[in-house]
Amino acid sequence: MDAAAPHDRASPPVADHLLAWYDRHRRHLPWRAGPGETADPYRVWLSEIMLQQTTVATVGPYFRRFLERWPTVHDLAAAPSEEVMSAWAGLGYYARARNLHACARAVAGERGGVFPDTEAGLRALPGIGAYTAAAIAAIAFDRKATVVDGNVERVVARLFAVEEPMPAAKPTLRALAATLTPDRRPGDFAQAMMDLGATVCTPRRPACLSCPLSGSCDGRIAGIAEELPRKSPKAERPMRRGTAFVVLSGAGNLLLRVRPAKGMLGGMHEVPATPWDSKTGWRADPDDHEPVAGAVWIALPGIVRHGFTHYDLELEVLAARLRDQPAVPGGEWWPLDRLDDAALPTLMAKVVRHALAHLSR
DNA sequence: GATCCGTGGTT
DNA sequence: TAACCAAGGAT
Repeated sequence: MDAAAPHDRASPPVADHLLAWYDRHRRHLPWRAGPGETADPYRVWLSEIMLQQTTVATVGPYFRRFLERWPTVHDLAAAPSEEVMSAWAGLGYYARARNLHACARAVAGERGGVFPDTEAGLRALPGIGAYTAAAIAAIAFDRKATVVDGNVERVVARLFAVEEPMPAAKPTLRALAATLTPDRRPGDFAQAMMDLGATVCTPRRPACLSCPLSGSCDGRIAGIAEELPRKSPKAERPMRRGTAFVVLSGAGNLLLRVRPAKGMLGGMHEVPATPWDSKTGWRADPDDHEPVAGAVWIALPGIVRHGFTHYDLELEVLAARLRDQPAVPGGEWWPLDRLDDAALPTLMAKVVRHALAHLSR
């Protein structure tokens, strides 16, 4: 990369401008320590895990519930896995929840509840990658660390007019970001960069007139800021199809299973279903996957649709009411009024809601 | 480097 | 509506 850029962006000017802007526009977030307050590493860590690929607005309620229920890393470590997964249900990327719990147990068990205060130490914990390690080191421990998330990549790409497409440009953008990181207030600087990206240097229609860095921004000067960072074209999402089985027992309980620990929706609850991880257009035969034998299946009208990161899914729903409540290998009979305690991902919550709406008629 | 892994909001 | 996008990590 080229360190000799057209403008002098030695860290004092840009960082000072940005920090001054941050002090004037600081947002109050549930996990953010007030001015002068000492950050709680547990809260910083918890929030950073939740914020991975997830918006501030979505995280807010989850963060509050977790903190109220498990105020310290020891409390979280002592919790049963099912409770953690249930509390996480709806947030998505469920490997985060599994790693969160594993990390809590590592910190509480092997480190006496004390988080590492270096990037390398943090990076070694489950669920903590380059971004999160740098963010915790900077925000919770005031370490000089270069925090690079999607916001920072966008800000830096525009500031230096980097036209190389993503994701190939990532190393370049990281190196350029490192040249900006100040010795003082690195945690505030990191949050300022992310806040700037989230509220001013937005993906579309950036508010350059309100930007504290506009005078230094090569992308704005060149008139290409909104086009940056450039991106390589992405593959389109295929459609997958399957059939879900909603089974109610005579006692009014719902049949659920726990999905395999790894992979899609790993460790979460599901209603029994055919496989859908197959080729486009192919649908497994429901007859081969009925969770209980001899039931009278009713094909419910309508389709449950759900979009995942890399494919879309359409599920038909077959429903059955049984007279009794047979034991089903790997199955759990859940009272309908206790479904809030199940670890139901949004897809499965949709299926259950869809089925109950029809069956209650 | 490429792929897999959720969900909800915005445009 | 469809596409895009978000305080990414693991493999």
